Amino acid sequence: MKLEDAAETLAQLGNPIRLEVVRYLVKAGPSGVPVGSIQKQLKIPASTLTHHLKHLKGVGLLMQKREKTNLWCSINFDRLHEVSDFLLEECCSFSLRESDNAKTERDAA
Amino acid sequence: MKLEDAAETLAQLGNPIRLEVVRYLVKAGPSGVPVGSIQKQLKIPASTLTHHLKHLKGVGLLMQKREKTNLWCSINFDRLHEVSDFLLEECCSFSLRESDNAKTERDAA
DNA sequence: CTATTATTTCGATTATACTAGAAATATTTA
DNA sequence: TAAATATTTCTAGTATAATCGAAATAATAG
Repeated sequence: MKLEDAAETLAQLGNPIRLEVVRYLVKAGPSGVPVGSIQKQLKIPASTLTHHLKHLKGVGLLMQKREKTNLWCSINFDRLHEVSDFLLEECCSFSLRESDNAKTERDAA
Repeated sequence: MKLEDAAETLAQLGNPIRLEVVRYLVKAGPSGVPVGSIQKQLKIPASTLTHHLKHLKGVGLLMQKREKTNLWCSINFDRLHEVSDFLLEECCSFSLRESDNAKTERDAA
């Protein structure tokens, strides 16, 4: 995952309403939930919700599927993993080199 | 970690310059790097960098320590873990319930 | 004390994001 | 076709964020 993509995805997760929606969708599982259910449960004005869903869809975190009048929303678990992996990789990439680099890096700077 | 805190931290990670700084600091390891080194290496104007460092510090991702004229910056690995854990917990909280909930959830909504 | 190096504050510009009501559109059901 | 339900678009006000040059401050070394 490219840094710019990771940043953009993290930025979209970095809004309390969207993060709440994501959490709700994760709990709902792969079958998803209609937009209206999210709206009622989390008490978000419809137009505000649509706005945020568009953001989540834009970074590939949200998948949507029509069924009658309802639009079912579900989380793209793979995408959510990708972004948390990006952060974890950053962390773990160091732990192997910690002991032998601490002094070298200080001297170099 | 509370949702609001996670959102705020994710928002701060969701800026390409800050995420680049974070990645750089992770690679630098616990000993850290002076502000000026970050500035030169990543070619970020000094005032812009200070601005972003303040943000990272504000959410506890950045630790700073003075040594002579240099201000050494290092990543708070624990904090970085906390936020990636927040995302992962959301994911994993589902995987245990996937098979038996898919249909139930659809019916309920 | 002066010069040097490192970092921050100030200030101003510009851009982007959040919010939500009202109206519009789409889809199904009667 | 009309009514009902679901979702989106439009619009506009308000707020917050990003950017960076120039000047100010801090810390040390000579």
